Amino acid sequence: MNIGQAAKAAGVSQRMIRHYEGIGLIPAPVRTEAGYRVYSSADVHTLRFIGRARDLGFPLEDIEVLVRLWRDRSRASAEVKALALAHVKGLERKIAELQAMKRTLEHLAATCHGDDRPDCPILEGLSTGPDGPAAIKPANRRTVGGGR
Amino acid sequence: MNIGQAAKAAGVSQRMIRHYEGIGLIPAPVRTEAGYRVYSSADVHTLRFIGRARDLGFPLEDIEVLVRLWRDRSRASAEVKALALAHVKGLERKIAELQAMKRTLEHLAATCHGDDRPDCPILEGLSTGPDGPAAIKPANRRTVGGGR
DNA sequence: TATGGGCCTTGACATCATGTCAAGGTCAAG
DNA sequence: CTTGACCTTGACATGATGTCAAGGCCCATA
Repeated sequence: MNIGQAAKAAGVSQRMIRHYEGIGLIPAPVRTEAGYRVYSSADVHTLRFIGRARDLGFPLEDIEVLVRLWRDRSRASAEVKALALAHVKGLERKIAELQAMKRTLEHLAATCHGDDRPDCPILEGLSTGPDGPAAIKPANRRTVGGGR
Repeated sequence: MNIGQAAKAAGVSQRMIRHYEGIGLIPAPVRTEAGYRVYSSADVHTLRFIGRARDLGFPLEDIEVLVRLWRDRSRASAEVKALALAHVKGLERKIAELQAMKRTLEHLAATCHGDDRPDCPILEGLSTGPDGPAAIKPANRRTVGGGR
């Protein structure tokens, strides 16, 4: 199977398959004489595993461990569970941050009449405060901020 | 005021101040003969505004608009409110995605005994399913996934 | 057999906001 | 004048992914 078919079968883009190979998350596959990558259905299975783990928000770094444990038939399920629960904790932190932002913004917006008048509590809020402990401040703004 | 003091006063890193200047979010400040950037307290005020907007998760692209509206004393508050509410919608979407991940992961983890035995429903879940509509699939995995 | 379209290859650049490091210039206090 | 704290620019890294470009390969059809 060529990369295009493998990608379709696994629900992972060709770009990502090559990337996973590049970072050593999956082994380099056999090549045809012309240099085409050739995948087995076992490879596709692995790729699907990776895709699902991504859908649950695991970073590739964790996925490397998960794949290793998955292959290791003598693993302790405790290790997997710990990884999963740590990730849940991370998700909870992000959710809390986003909810704090949402709450603050809703409060500001609630008192903004939102018409033709220039009067705007939202801008005032951004301009004036909060300087005190208003929201859960991410250590690093980028951890959660931005995007739409 | 030099950049270091401005950064401290505004709660924004020097790196980011230079970046905001680079992308045109703030105007290039006056320089000393030696080329040092010189900031006024009004500049600091703007930077603090930007920092707070970032803390609420606005992307810089939106912040550019917000700053413009902030300066424009004849703005319509409706425009600000619309921007804020659109951002709230975005936050809600992300929160929902993260919660879906969390829920799925908790379900998987709940049935995993997490001891020395290799038996692991979490890995089985990743390996076997879900192929059906299990979670809110982000159009683009990167929109929300990963990270800790 | 020649040609075209669809597949593959690698490499590079973009995203988004931020950190960090390096090499070098400046300023102020001792 | 030296030292240390500050400033400058530029480059590279993060994480996962998209996209584009230039070029090679394969197969089917005219």
